[in-house]
Amino acid sequence: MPRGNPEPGTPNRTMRTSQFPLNTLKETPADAEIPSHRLMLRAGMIRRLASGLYTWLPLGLRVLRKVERIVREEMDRAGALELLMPVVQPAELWRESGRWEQYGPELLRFHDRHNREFCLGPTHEEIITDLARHQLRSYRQLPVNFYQIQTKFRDEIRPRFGVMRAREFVMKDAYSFHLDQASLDQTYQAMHEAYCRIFRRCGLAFRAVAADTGAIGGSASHEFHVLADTGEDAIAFSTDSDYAANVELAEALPDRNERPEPSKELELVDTPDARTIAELVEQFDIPIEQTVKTLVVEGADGGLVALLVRGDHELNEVKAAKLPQVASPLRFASEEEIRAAVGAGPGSLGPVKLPIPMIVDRSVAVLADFAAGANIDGKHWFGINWERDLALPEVADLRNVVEGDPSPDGKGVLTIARGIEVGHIFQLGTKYSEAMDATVLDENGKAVTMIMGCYGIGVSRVVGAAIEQHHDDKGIVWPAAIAPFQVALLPMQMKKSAAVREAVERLYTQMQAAGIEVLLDDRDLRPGVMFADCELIGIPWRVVVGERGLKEGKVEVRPRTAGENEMVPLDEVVGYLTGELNRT
RNA sequence: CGGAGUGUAGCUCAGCCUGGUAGAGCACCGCCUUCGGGAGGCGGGGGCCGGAGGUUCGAAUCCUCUCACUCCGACCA
Repeated sequence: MPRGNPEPGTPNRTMRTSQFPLNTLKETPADAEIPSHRLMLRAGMIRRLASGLYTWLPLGLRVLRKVERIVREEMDRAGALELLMPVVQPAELWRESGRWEQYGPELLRFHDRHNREFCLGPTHEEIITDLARHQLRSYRQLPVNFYQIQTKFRDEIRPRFGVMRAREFVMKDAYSFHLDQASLDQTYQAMHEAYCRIFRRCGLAFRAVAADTGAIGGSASHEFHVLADTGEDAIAFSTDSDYAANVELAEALPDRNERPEPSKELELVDTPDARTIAELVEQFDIPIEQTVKTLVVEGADGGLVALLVRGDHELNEVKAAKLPQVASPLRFASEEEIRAAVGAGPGSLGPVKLPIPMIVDRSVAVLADFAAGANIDGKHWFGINWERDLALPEVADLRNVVEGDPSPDGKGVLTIARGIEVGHIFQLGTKYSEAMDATVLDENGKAVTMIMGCYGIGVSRVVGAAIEQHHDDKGIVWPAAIAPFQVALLPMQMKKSAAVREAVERLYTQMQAAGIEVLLDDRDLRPGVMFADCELIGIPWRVVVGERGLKEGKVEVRPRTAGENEMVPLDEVVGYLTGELNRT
């Protein structure tokens, strides 16, 4: 068994710092932006090799392996079967699914010595579907759920935040095969539950949210987000129900049902210095909620389409691109195109006499007496009212939800939080099985295309997300289940004191025997250095052995989360710790 | 790929403007001293100053090109 093997239950669960170098850094590496990246570098968990490529050092690997272990246990418990597929994948399978052409430069492609085309796997739908069509012949073999924990490569445009958005990363991906939708629903639900168990066991505060199905395609989809301020995604929650959705998807309702009656006259105003909503609001003292901005995008027919949202709202590009009138992917019109079609620049657009088709957001449809551009440079209309001044065009949900919006399920209002996406489950349907002709024979001997689900967890990202959520000014505060060690054993002046030496060695042996993962700091350094390192790397429990306490037959025990020591008699330490560790 | 910026010791950075042959702190090695919150002293190892070309008697420093990396935008576990 190699030294440093991090799998609990093996003989090498313990370690001495003299044999387990802690490459801690006092100073913060200049280019690390977020706490997890900084702390992983400072704690000596990872080292960057090139952009988006990291070596996991022994300390970091112990954490990664613990997360993997939890994932594996819960996948197994949920009835999934582990396998392992190659990282290198032949182009022909990707051509069969159509993704060789669809997938952008994120797919790293290359040739082998025979000039055959390959790619590094960013995901494994093609490979698993190919496997399934060869291995699965009968409906009797269904349903089945295969998973692997393996390295993925995605040639990200901009890798950042350390392991949170690396190009090479560890992912758990699972793929299930079914005869019918009911069976898929069942496995999907089982995976949903398994994911909740996994993230709960990892000690993370998380939420499962309804999500967009994105490029992978399919019907139902949920994302699992670890809640943290540095998260890249925005998630909307209801205050009064369990509604939760990615802001990309969350339905935006108007904040009232009725449009008020007009109370102002329509008025053409000179606004030479107002090219943006902010300037208009500032210069004319209009509430921003009473303004409308007009965004022009490419239409599905190649013409232009205007999308109108309230001045204080943001266009949701995912929603916009899904409209039948709008080209997908979404493309904003250039200033030249707008001038050619409207005769005014982008700062002076509005619904009145707009010569191109328009779609208005629900919140715009219930406005009265609002202000918008006049489609003449330097002029705005104030006091615009639908139906009185112009007909109400088509209404759609076009915007991002904001804090305080009514919840789409009618219960409560929305709050917005930041999240880190650590898991994503999809119902794929027959997208891949149909393209690649993956069928089984049903009970009538007829070939039926299998229905698929897929389920991913960013295992290496979970490590980063855990730190984002659990750190303080001294360093990492690991949730017990994924800490690299459970206990740090720190002798004070070990060289000088035979009593300390003796006591610490005895404790070390006892802890090993009790199955506690302990790191003995036998470097004979000054106490401050040991304390600082121990806090930086975030070990949940610290046991300090010094002359001071030994005089009374006691040692100091302190959890990483507390500032106070507990004095525990020498012969009770192991029992005390075992009790505490079993509680979590 | 567009925009901004940075490349000097393992890490954090100074030196560059105004060319004269390489520095500090931390880390590392040795000795001494110290020892309950990242001590102090003395000594030491470590850098083709990202690379190539040019200007010059002389280039980390000035010029050109190149490469790498970081940050800001669209993707995703």
